[in-house]
Amino acid sequence: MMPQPIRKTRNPEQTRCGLLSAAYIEILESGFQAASLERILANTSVSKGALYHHFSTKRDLGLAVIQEVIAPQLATRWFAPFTEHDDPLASLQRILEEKINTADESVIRYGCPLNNLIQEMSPLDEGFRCGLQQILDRWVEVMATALADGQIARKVRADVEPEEVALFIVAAIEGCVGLGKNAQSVEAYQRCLRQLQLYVKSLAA
Amino acid sequence: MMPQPIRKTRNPEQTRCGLLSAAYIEILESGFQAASLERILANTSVSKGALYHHFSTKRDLGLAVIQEVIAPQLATRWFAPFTEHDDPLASLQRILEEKINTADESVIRYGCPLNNLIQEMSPLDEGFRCGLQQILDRWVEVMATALADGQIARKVRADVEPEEVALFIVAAIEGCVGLGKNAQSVEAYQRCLRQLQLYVKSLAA
DNA sequence: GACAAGATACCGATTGGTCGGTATCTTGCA
DNA sequence: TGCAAGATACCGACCAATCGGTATCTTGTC
Repeated sequence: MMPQPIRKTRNPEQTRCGLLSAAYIEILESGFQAASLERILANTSVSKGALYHHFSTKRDLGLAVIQEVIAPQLATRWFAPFTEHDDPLASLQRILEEKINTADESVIRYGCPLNNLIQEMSPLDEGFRCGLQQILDRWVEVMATALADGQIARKVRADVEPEEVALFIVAAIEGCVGLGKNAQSVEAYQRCLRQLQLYVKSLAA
Repeated sequence: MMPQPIRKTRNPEQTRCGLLSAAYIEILESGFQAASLERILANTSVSKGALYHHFSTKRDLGLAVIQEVIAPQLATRWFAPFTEHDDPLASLQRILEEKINTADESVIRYGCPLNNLIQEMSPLDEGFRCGLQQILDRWVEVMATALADGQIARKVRADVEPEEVALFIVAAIEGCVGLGKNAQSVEAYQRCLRQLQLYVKSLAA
């Protein structure tokens, strides 16, 4: 019946990791500025002293979330699939198809964590902007090199400018997610991505 | 030496209007949640009492900004040009060209006020979401009917689905603005819109 | 015993919002 | 036309709550 505060054993790694994921969720739900440290602490049963032992400021915590949670997440969900095959358009179609089919309620509700932070924080904090830009740059680069390789393999139209098209596709993806989020509609999200699929198809040689 | 409170004449309309535009700027710079009423008041030299006479809550002020500032602004800058000519693709190309040429520093710095509020507020407040969705719906509708008319005039490909394509184009526009904003780069913004122009071009019959 | 990890009480600053009061403007009535 | 009465506009001190952050302390670990 006791509230069981007996946390004899320590696990700094786990404490830090728990803070990161709780902060990620809090930021996803409320944005960074409105994210409450108190709520994060309440959700992790971690004390404020512990938090400020691992992170020197709220800003540091936010930057760590970008580097250690958001970046890896996007890497596995969007970048990795590109290196699997030699046909970049087929890879992209497959990725988009998967996004359409597994349209998560979380994506519709909270949108893309990357885009959320971009719109909120990039004009306010250069550190945030750079951290986010790194992710965008990698994303565009992966896609651009895949497109260029596809051109060599004669699977992508020769007049396509890989870098430019990759940039546009990333923009379109973020746009689709954003619209689906405001419409709170899985269908709108899917319809939007379907048009992107048609665009990608038109890039084929 | 008195603080000079001589406000002999009244002008409620102007007071309200001043609050709206100051709030618009504050929201554009800081987001809605982080927008400070104190700063808005300081920038307008309006008292807190006056503010709460015209708007019952901060939320009300935000909703009024959406309806009375953001909506008209987007209407004149994006919707109106469509009704001018009978070739929707030419109209769209012209609008995009103008956006590319007049790429404002403000757009690069703060992005699209509509998209900003969507990403921040739509999961948090149903009133905000609906107000923003109204604008999106009108935008898509105007573009979709223009595309449909263009099909009748044999200027737009017959296999184009007006509603779907219009949705996608709006998504792409918001995406381009968002990416340019995070890159803090006019060029990235322009390059992104150029690819959108190529896409629009591909819709021609 | 030295130091990392965690706990807790506390701080000043800022937040959105309230409230009693005042000044100006409009309106109805004589 | 004159004037009282009530509505509208505005003022600014004040409020409780919450914010991020700090200082001091105890406890677990090597």
